[in-house]
Amino acid sequence: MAGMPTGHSGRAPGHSSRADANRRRILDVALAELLRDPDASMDQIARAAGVVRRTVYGHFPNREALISTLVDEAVQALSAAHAAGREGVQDPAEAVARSVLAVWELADRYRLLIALAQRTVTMQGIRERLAPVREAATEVLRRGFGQGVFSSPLPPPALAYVHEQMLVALMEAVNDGLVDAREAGRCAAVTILTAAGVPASDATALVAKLND
Amino acid sequence: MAGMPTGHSGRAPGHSSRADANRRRILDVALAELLRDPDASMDQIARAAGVVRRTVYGHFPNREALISTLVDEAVQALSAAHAAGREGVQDPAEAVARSVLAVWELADRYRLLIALAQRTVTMQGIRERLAPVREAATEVLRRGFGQGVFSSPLPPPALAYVHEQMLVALMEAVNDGLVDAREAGRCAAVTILTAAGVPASDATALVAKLND
DNA sequence: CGCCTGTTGCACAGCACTGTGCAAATAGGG
DNA sequence: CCCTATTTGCACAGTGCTGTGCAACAGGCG
Repeated sequence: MAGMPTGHSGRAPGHSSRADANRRRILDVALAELLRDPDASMDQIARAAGVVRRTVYGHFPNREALISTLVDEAVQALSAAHAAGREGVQDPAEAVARSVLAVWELADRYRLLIALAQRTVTMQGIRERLAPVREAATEVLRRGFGQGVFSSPLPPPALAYVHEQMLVALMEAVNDGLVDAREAGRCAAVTILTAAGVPASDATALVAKLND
Repeated sequence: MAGMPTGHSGRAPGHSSRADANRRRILDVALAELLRDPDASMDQIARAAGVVRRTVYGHFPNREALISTLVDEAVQALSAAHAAGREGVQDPAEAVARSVLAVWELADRYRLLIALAQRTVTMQGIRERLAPVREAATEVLRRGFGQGVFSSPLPPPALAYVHEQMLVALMEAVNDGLVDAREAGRCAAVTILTAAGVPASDATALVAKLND
């Protein structure tokens, strides 16, 4: 069918190191390139890998197969780290902490992948225009830190990012039917306060009070 | 230039209700449609709005202008809500709680927008394959709830979503230089534990202990 | 009724990308 | 050095989308 040897299937005879190296390099470069632009064309990827487009098709039948391989690699590594982090640990809190630490090692490698995967044109525009809001939120956080109301190892701007993403997480949760939409607002408020270091009981009480 | 009247510019004489209604409907439908697929074509949007592609171009010069209008509307509404929520409130914790609650009202309307904006093909694949990991994490959370180690208004599965997104937030923060990459892992662990209701001091101590 | 705004339907040029075929180069191992 | 797996370069068909031009048409307003 294809004009090139299968490449990834049976390699009966001796040498094939160059091909393997190319395949590897294509994958690595593709990761970096798809980061920068999730819609990067096969040509962009090939050129970045110092190879001709046709060669990429020699290793992966189509775009989807390439990306799929990429995602598989990342997820596999991440799963392993997560599992290793919590194996044999009794205390749930410690298990969570360990697996987060373990995952982060790799997450750091795939950081750009995930972070930029959600950098859709749409998302980009939203986040950009939302900057003023984020800054206002940061200011409130800063004030809270000053008064000792909040406590976190994160600087206020980073905590603002966290808050923003927590809202996103809650939206997903509601979309997936995990949380009742009417409850979600209060849950979000409590969880966000808690993440900022406000004792869970205080946060719950405060939010409950506001709902009169 | 265009074969159609400007449509959105000066409307000197009397009637224009139908055009306005169309414009409105196109925007509304576009919101819904771009949710389902951020790469929805102008034709898809037009058809969904019960209108011909050419008509859409009568209201918006190009795709970007349409999306831009959409995002502007959403962001403007959100900003207003956020500001209104915290105006005149002294206590930072209350300010945060109020603005979150206020934002949620609208977020609920744009929930799909934001949630699905990050539903890139890439993201989709990642989240899908990450499901097993998320489930394992949920299990640990559930155990923690049982032992009273964790506390949250959110059910374990939703909390798992939150944890996942918090990692994403931290990755973004690192990418943007807000947090040192070497610190980020520990910060992530502490923040995630804290969000799960573990007292900030305990979380910090636990994570510090793990770093020996 | 006739006008004017907005809508429709169709057609077209242009563009970018995908996946494939083929023949000619190339390079590393044996 | 020769052989073979691999890569290259080019060409091509197919697809789908964008933005625009134009002519016909609809319906409310005066």
